[in-house]
Amino acid sequence: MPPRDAEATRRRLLDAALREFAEFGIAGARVDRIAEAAGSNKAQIYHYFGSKDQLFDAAFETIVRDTVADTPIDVHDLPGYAARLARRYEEHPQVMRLATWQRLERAADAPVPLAVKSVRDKVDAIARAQDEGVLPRHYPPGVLLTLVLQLAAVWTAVNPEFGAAVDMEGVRREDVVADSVRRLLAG
Amino acid sequence: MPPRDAEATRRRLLDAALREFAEFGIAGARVDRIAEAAGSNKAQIYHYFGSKDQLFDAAFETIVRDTVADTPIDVHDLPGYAARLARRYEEHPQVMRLATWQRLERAADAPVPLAVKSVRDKVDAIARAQDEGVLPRHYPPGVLLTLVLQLAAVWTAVNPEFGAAVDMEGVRREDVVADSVRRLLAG
DNA sequence: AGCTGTCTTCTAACCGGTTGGTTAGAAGCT
DNA sequence: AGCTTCTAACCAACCGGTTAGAAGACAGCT
Repeated sequence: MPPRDAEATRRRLLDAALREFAEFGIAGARVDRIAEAAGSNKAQIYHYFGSKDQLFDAAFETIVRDTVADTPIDVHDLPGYAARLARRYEEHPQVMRLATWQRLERAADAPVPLAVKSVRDKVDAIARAQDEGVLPRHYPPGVLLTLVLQLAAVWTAVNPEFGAAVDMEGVRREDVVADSVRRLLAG
Repeated sequence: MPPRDAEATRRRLLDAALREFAEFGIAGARVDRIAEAAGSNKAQIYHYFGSKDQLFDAAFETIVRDTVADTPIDVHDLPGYAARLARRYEEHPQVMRLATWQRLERAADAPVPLAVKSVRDKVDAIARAQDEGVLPRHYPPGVLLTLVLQLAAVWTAVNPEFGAAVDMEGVRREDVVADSVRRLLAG
């Protein structure tokens, strides 16, 4: 275990950044806190990543890459795909939080190429499946994907007031997601 | 037009706060900017609202009140209700942005009573409609409401990368919302 | 009408702590 | 030695929040 390891330090910083940004967003994140959580130094962040914003970009890209790799689309089983995505969101709450912060705080910036490609691939796959009669045609491919992703994210978007108002114990969340996507495709 | 009008000043500050918080969130909002946009003074904010956080609370409560009043639920026509909500979100983008900031930055705090009541009323109405056979029973009332609200918000949640990847021109957004809710209730 | 005192509404200036970012140089490795 | 990796200390700008007092409104008095 080398105490001096540039790559390991970079990873630790990135990991701490991921947690910090997921919790507090870009404006709310504190660079010192990230450095401390990584057992490192603030200057290292600027050495490895350049700026707070670039550090966020790196963290976001990492999590997008991991999620895309872990949860590939399956056009023959969109309900199952949505359920798997929902499980990933539940097991890694940072994914959706980071994506949301990015949408809110970085809307003006140039879109992340990796994410654009991932969306394009999925839309193409859905379009092809529609051509082959595997998927229904009542929504254009982009719209269908949007709806499926939105349903997969349903449990990440419940406001705190909802939890205070309704008892959600005993709800099989993934099943609700899969079932609702099934209904979306039917008819 | 009285140049000295406490109530008018309060309203201007609240309105400016609404815009600022919707754009930048709580951590990103700047109190000076709000005061300047309202043509007022920073000290007035602390006089009328107490603190930055309390100012956010006031802005959030205002927008919840307006939205609840403007878009009542109609259990006999959930697709139409969802479509109306979607239109409201589209015409007033601050609504969903503020709600999202609140969820991300204020999850730990006590839920807003007004919002809790609004959710409870809607859940009760859905439960009653299910008892009367007006609505299907394949989801518990709270789950059904969650799904409907999530579908109504579908166009507020598209990440920037989506817009860059897919052409959404010509999509009748409200119709998609109404149609998807219809499918959710069918079967 | 004018004068005066009092209360409300408003503002400029200020404050201490914090923030993202920098620097100069120490310490380890080969 | 020479390069990479690391750190403590520093900095100017900024931020939420405060303060002391100015300026308008209004009532009562003359």
